[in-house]
Amino acid sequence: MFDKVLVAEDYEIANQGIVKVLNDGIGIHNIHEAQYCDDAYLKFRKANLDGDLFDLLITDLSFKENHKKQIRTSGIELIEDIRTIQPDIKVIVYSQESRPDRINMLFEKLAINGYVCKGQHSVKELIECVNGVYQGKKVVPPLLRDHLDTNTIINLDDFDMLLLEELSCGFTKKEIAATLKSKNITPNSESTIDKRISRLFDNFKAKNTTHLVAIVKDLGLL
Amino acid sequence: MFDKVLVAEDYEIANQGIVKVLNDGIGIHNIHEAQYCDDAYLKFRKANLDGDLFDLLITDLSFKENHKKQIRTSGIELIEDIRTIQPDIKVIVYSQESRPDRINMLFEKLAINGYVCKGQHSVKELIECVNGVYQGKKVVPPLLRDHLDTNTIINLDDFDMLLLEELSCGFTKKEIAATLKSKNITPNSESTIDKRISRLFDNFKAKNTTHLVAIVKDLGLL
DNA sequence: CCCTCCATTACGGAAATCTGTAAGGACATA
DNA sequence: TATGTCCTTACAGATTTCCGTAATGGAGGG
Repeated sequence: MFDKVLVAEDYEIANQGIVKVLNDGIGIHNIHEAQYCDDAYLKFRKANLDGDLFDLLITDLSFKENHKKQIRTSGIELIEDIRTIQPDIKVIVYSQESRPDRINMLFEKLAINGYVCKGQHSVKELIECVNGVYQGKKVVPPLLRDHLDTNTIINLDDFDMLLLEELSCGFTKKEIAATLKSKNITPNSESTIDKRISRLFDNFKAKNTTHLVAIVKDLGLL
Repeated sequence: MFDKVLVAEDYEIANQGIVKVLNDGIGIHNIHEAQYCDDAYLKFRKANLDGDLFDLLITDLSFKENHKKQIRTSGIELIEDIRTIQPDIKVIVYSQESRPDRINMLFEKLAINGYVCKGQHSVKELIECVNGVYQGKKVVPPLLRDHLDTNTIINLDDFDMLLLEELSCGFTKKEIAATLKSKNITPNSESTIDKRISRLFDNFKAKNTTHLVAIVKDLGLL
């Protein structure tokens, strides 16, 4: 089994929970903790210099801003940076993210080894994931496995998310178009925005904008 | 120090984290866990019947829905029900909720003994809270201490909540008016509904209906 | 090269939203 | 009783939403 593990997670209680699971559930005791990305990176580099390498990184994706200015603010940057100093490091991401396309991206772009959704039953999932990754497997979360064949995945791209974000802030389509134009983001015509939102209505079976935002909020996508 | 503690929190990892903090940070070892409100309630009743009472309940507020139908779905109901069988039980709420008025409500209506905000530094807060509550203190989170004087509490009645509910389901004001009339709920004119919603705009500083629902969803009121 | 598909864009009209003004009634208070 | 406040209701006008149709243009397949 893995010997030396780093847990990067800004919420202390969750951090402690992961440590406890690794301890009690898997029998890993050489566990180091980091609450900030930069901290995690420094710990990795030090271990590298000392020749006492980590075997596994378990990291969150989002880290709250800190009083001290951090260079890295997301787990993605952390993983990229750590890979430059230790390319073969095994990585498990433990995060709230539930958008299939985004999780997929982690596997494809960052070649992470496992993903565990923060959720009610993450203990079992986490244990299975660590074991699987140790055996060299790629451990995809159940959420993603279910949706692999049934392509009912509502694939929201960044533009859709941007629109939803703006709508939930109470901006009108006219205002959104203006914002997009000022930021040089395309497409940015009112009619395209209109069409896109209509498509989201279809996707989520929403009756109107308000309904759409309510649904998306409930799904935790926003 | 407290001897027997129940931790009610649906997210396993967070649950484990709390247990570890109580263990390592405070030295409490007789800790029981529950992932669902009903489960917590049953454990309390059993302890009560056995005469081996709990000294402290640490509970979350929101619990995700379960495949099994749960009677209680929120920590608030749990606390109310547990108080009926053990009125003097000490209660600490550990939750994401950050709205001062809602937290205040917990202290006033439910007479909870302590509140800890889920956050980056909850370990220290949790330890201090448990210690404070043990000494008979009422432990208010730092967040609330700041806002004690500025009492900008928004008071929503059932009618407001009903409107928000309907809006978030995508019904138009015309439809809502029709529904209210068919259910003999007054007031039910379109104009009053309109006015009420406008008042909610003011209360929540919302720009339009969509914005309003987004805000209210974020606040966890819906 | 042509054809199809799809995204972007424009436009128009019916419906809904948002924001005023205003009138009538309930209720408390001086 | 008179007065002020608040809630309910009505109405009207400007704006926005929602949902069609339609023109344009790029990507990809035959």
